[in-house]
Amino acid sequence: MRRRKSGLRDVAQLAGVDVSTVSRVLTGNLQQRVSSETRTRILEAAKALDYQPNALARGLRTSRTATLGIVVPQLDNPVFSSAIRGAELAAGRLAYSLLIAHRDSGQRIGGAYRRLAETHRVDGLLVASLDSDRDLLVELRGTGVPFVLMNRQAAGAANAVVLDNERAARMAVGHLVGLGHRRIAHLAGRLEGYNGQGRLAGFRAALAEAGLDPQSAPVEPAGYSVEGGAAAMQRLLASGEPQPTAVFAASLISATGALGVLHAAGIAVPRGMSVVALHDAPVASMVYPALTTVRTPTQEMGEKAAEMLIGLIRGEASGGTIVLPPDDLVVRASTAPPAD
Amino acid sequence: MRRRKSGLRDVAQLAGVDVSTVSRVLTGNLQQRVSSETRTRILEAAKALDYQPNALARGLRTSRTATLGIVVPQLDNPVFSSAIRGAELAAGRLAYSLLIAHRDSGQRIGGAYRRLAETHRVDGLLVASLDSDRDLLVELRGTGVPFVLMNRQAAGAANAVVLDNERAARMAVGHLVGLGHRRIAHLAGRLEGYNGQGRLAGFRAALAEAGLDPQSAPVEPAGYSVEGGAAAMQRLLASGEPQPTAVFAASLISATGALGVLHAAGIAVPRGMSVVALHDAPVASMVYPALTTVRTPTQEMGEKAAEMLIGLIRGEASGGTIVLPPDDLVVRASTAPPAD
DNA sequence: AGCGCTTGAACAATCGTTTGTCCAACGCTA
DNA sequence: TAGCGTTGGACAAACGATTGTTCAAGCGCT
Repeated sequence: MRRRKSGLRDVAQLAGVDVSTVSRVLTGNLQQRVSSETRTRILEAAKALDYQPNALARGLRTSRTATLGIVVPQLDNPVFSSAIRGAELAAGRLAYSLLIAHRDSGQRIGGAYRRLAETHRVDGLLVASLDSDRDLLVELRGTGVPFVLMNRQAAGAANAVVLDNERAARMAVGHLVGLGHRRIAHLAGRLEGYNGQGRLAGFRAALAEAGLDPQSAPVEPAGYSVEGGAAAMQRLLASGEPQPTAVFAASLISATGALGVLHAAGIAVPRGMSVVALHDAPVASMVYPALTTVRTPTQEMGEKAAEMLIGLIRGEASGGTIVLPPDDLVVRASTAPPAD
Repeated sequence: MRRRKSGLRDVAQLAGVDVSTVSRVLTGNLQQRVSSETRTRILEAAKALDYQPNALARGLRTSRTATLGIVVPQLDNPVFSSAIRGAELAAGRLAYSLLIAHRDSGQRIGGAYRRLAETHRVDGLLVASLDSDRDLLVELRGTGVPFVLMNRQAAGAANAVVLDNERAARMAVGHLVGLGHRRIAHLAGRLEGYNGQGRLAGFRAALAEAGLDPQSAPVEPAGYSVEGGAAAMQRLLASGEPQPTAVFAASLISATGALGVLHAAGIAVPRGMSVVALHDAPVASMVYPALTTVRTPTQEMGEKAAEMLIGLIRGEASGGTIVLPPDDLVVRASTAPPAD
């Protein structure tokens, strides 16, 4: 049952032709003409032997691996797992595979990328690292390997696929305003990062549109972790000012942390505090109360990034930056009109 | 800045030796002796040129790719993302990369595996698919590519790394019994699967140990999804019998679904119903109330599987089945003594 | 001095493809 | 019938590494 793997040579032998002819037929390279008679003979032989091309040999010859490298900061963050899934889908559609780069701790962050790129293991890189390492970009560029940033934008105008953070934030805050909230706080992301800044800007823009003072609205950086969200919510509650009636969290993860603090503080959601978060994922309906969120096309982000990268590799596309608008608002149980 | 990639030839030229000598020095293959003088000369040249071996060429010659393929049913399930992380870690330690196989929908499930294996893209496969496809195993074996099952056990005594489901289940149920519960229900997994069966067995064993009747205890299959957990909990509540005071969920995901139903039904947790789940993950403390869980070594599962696979590939290890005991019980807010 | 042995390194084949070049056979026209 | 353009396919050279084999130099020995 376990027959030896058959190569081009075996097919050629069975069909009674040269390997080069087999190669041309099988790769569909029709620069060179082949009589339809031998073509069918070759195709039959290939099928009979269940021929599978050796990716290594092909890659060596063509210096194309049909493989994309991807490095994500974390696997358990729904944003990234969704983006990976999208990249996987798009790559698969275009006959590419996905290689997950392990970040070799201890070495500098670029190590993993470099090894993949410079050992000819991948044709291009999907970069979703959170580390805003400027040197990484320089180094990446230095390798000459095409790459696309995912969910991250860098100064040097690299190729990237990102979310329209401002619009997403305005969608969320607009919902709160529409419910009648006037004192709205922001559990921000990382304010030195692209996403954090965009969401804060959207938050303020929405307030301004509603005739509220953007500058006096409380903003607490929460990062993108449960703990960060909890700590930020703590700080928010601790600050003496008249408490907000609603909070817009820059990420689903930090929102869940905030929810925990609200429970502990005996503040009912949404009665005592409305909560809306950016990004939707199954966990949004797992928490109590189920969170109202803005759905973002994270999977599409992965797809678009992979497609762009493959386009770049094939020399068909020109790159650039794609900004994806948010999908829609998913109203669940965590938002309601203010109590008073 | 972006210099041409240098190969063995360039190093040889710079060092003034033959490529074969360079190869021997750089791969540490000391069958053939090399004077320490030329050795250092070569090493310096390699460093100066920042030589990186071409993985394709090396793979073609040695028919080793230093790459492991991994197929998981879903990325967003914490069990799998954790296992992937573990596999990634272990693989990285041993200088292997991880290739994520996309399951090409439409083709039979084995398609992805086969392509990877038969095109010489990977040296071995980590199989974590939930699909209990018997044919897959046969086919996998047919390819002659070494593989290790993760979180899954199959009849043919394949190599596998699994959890000790029975012990884990007994740990969970023992906790409930210790709190004084007498009417305990089980939100089971897939009863036709390895994990579901083991957890059910552990559930019953724990009841028997406690002097309770295992056969009369309600068991509702819930699968491993939020919806499945919710539906099972519905059924449990709907069945007229004296309601249980506690429930043991076979998975964290289904437990969150159950929690939602309990909220909707106005049953307070843990006052009206204690809930304990198998598997721990961040989401356990995101839900309300935070779930008491049994921590399972899912990351270690990935590590062990990758290590075993690499051992198999290298011909050093002999495979077999590794059963990992649960870590410990994490008591949070979802369990308490029964109300009455 | 001649012989054999060890040592260190070059030579060359090979892995399985792809692809540029060459060549024989054929049919056509003059 | 000679000349010539097409056609269909074989030949052979890469790609960049690994590894078995060969070979020259140097040494000690008789």
